Amino acid sequence: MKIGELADPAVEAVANDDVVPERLSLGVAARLSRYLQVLTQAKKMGRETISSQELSEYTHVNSTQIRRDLSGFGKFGKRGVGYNVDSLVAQIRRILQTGGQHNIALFGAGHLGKAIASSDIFADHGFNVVAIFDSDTRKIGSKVGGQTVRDVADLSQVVDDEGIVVAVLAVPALAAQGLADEIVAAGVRIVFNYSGALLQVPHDVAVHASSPAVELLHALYFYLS
Amino acid sequence: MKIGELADPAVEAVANDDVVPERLSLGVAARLSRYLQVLTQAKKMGRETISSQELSEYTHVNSTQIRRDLSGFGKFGKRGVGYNVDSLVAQIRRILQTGGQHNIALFGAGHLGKAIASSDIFADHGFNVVAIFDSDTRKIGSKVGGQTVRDVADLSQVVDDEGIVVAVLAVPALAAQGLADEIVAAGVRIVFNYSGALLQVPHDVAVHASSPAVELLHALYFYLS
DNA sequence: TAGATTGTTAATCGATTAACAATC
DNA sequence: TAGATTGTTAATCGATTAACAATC
Repeated sequence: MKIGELADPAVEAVANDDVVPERLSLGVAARLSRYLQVLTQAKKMGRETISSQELSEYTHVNSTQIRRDLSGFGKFGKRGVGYNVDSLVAQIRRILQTGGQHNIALFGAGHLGKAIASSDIFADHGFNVVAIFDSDTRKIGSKVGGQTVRDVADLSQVVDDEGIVVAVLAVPALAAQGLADEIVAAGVRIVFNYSGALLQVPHDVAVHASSPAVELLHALYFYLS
Repeated sequence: MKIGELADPAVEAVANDDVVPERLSLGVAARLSRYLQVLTQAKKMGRETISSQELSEYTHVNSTQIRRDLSGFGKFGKRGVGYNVDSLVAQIRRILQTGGQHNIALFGAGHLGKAIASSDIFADHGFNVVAIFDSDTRKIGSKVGGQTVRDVADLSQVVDDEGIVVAVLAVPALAAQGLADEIVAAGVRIVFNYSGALLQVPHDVAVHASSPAVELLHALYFYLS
């Protein structure tokens, strides 16, 4: 899937009146997500307002760019004060149309799976882990983060019953492709891949691979040079 | 720290002769890191060559842009064939000047800490976990991923002895700021923050916050709309 | 009021893309 | 050879930035 094709330059001309354009450009959506990340952290720390300058320091996005991005959707800030954290979180969620709840299934009940199931990193953003799968028969039936570990054989049934839209893969690289095939066959179209494997999927399935080490390399480049 | 200030547009004019410019622009460095991520996965899957078109599908970066980025540093590809995976990994590491080994310290021996310590996600890119700390006295002295869990009181000493350049925070949000202060006092200047807390650090310290849920929101936006 | 910060403009710079010759 | 894919150019579009009036 070429995500770039979804961007529509015409939306840039949208009027300044709280209306959400049909589709955001790729860059705007990425930056809004980044603001949302920092705002969520700030909210957790009890912050009530935040300035574009502070947001800039945490996101490494230019403060003018931030004000420009936000002012395209409405006048959210207060001159001399900054932006209300709660209200800006709500506005960005509205713009990104991701204010709702989404059910996700977790694959792999190892250390990483347990860490994800027991943390609130996904729950904070409306993602509910409603099922955990593992291929190890010794783990099936045990409890992880309030959920009973299920057999992958039940995958199709669970996807339908629970309305699962996202699969999170926290399994070894060698098991990932086979599992991805089953996940796709069961009808899930968004895969979050922590396995380190390069997955082959149909064009209508979106795979997001997270790579903390590469992000670290990138950070290191600017620190060392 | 305003990372953007480090970018130097002048490097764009660098000659096509295998020389690494003094500093890459922010965008080029980010994209090269992304290529490296996919190439590392491809290598793990046994792939020998990869085309700019395939790299484009996996990175969502336009294939012309990829060829353009790479050809700025040398002629790495073979027409009609593509790029050799091993050789391109080596070239990008050379360009990013991150081919060496770096010692990192892990904070928090919970599920996430154990997942990081026992995986090869950091080791694959030359990051060696040489120390694990926890504040829970019951965990201190136990073994996690081949390392003995240490007392945070020993932090300064260990940073000096082991030459630690990066701290990875896998601790609860409430413990993060206090720990970050100690880490900075001990002389570490790069912090990878998984805690969900918004950290206040001096300007010469780089904090990288990972937020899988926000990345997922971003992916979802383009899928749903 | 005085200081701070937003919202907005205008200018510049870099990213993106299509197209195609070169060549493996 | 024929097909595929790189390396490179030229044109366009969006991102970035400085600057500042508006205003809380």
